[in-house]
Amino acid sequence: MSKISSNPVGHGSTDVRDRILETASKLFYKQGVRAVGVDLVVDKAGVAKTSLYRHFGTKDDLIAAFLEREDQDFWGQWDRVAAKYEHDARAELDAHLGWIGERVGRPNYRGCPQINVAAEFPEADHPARKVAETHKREMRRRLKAIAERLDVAVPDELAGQLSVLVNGAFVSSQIFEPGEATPLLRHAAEALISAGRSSNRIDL
Amino acid sequence: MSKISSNPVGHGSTDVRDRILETASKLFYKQGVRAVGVDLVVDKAGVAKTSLYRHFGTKDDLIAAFLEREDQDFWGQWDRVAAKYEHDARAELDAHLGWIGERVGRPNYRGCPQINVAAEFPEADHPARKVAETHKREMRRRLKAIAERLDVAVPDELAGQLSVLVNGAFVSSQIFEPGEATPLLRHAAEALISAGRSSNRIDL
DNA sequence: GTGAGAACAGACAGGTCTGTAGCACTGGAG
DNA sequence: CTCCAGTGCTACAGACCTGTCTGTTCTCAC
Repeated sequence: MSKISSNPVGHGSTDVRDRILETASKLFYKQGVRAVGVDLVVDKAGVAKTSLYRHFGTKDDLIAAFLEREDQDFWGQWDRVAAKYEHDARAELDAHLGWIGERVGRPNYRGCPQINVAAEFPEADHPARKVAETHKREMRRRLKAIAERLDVAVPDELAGQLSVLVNGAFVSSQIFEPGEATPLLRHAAEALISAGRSSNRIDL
Repeated sequence: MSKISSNPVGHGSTDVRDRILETASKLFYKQGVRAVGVDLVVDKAGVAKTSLYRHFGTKDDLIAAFLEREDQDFWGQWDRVAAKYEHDARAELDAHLGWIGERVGRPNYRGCPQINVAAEFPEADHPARKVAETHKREMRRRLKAIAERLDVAVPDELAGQLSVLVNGAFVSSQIFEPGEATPLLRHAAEALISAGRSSNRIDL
């Protein structure tokens, strides 16, 4: 279908869809997905409920779209940072832990959206859960790619440890002192990498 | 019916209260708190709704009681293990990572209840949130007590790192291979402790 | 036996939720 | 100018939710 023009507030512009998704994302993240009804979303977005259901057939689909959006934002930030350290995996990792630690320490930080939504929807076949699971596996995959450039004995284990560390940071914001997260994560990563290099990994 | 020898406690027996709390705990953990209505709880527990509201004034109170129960179970297990290693902090930590890793790998593991509920109820004044926050801080407090027996330069930082690790394990069960969690956690703890002992911690 | 407390059973009130339907408006394409 | 897809607005259906109320039964204590 056309929908190509998409130019400013024209006709079939995607303006309305974007506004719905952005509004829903903010509300979902801040208040929790189940706590936010579609009526609230359409009210805050200033659109008609009909429009919401035309662009997203179901609330569940809207939730999945929310997570996909967050996923894209997250990896967008990741890629932007990664691009600066193409030749230095160690520096790249530190940089990631830097912005992640900073993000975790923000005043209104409410945890990782993927994890939060997975906690709210245990049903394995929920569309949003698939996005969340893909997100977590992608995290480990990317960390493994970094670990493989770090000259450690078992890159996959280091990747697993770093994944746990990062996921842990996402859910531990409550226990951090201000500004504590990033150095804590960096020191931990340093320790894990050092241990992975020294070859005392012969035992089980 | 029988009500099996409702016996001694006879009248004000806590039998009903326990049954409600246990049933609710299972359902809440498995399906999520918001997804489970009180009607389902009373039905599965085989009690009258009046009884639920007599013992727990509110669903929110029932949720808080659920988390308190989980909290007690968790620290009960912790204490049982800790008692075996009173004189060996290193072995105690390994033992904790052992049962935590095992628990995380169970087939129906659905994450830490405290974290899940906190994700479902962002409102800071929700009674269940207070239980959850207390739980997380208690975790760091206990890990700090262990770290202080481990001859590391900055026990508080190690405690923070171990807390992140444990919380991370709770939310990362999806990315673990079967049986992977415990050794991964133990190797990580080993690395963190080693790094905390070597005195290259003079920098910031 | 009698009264009190606890539990059961079921209906109900009042609200919220998702999702749908009907009708009017608008602005660009032909 | 005339279509017409996209949008807004309102009302509604049907389900579900929390919490309350009434009425009945059971068991213990006295």
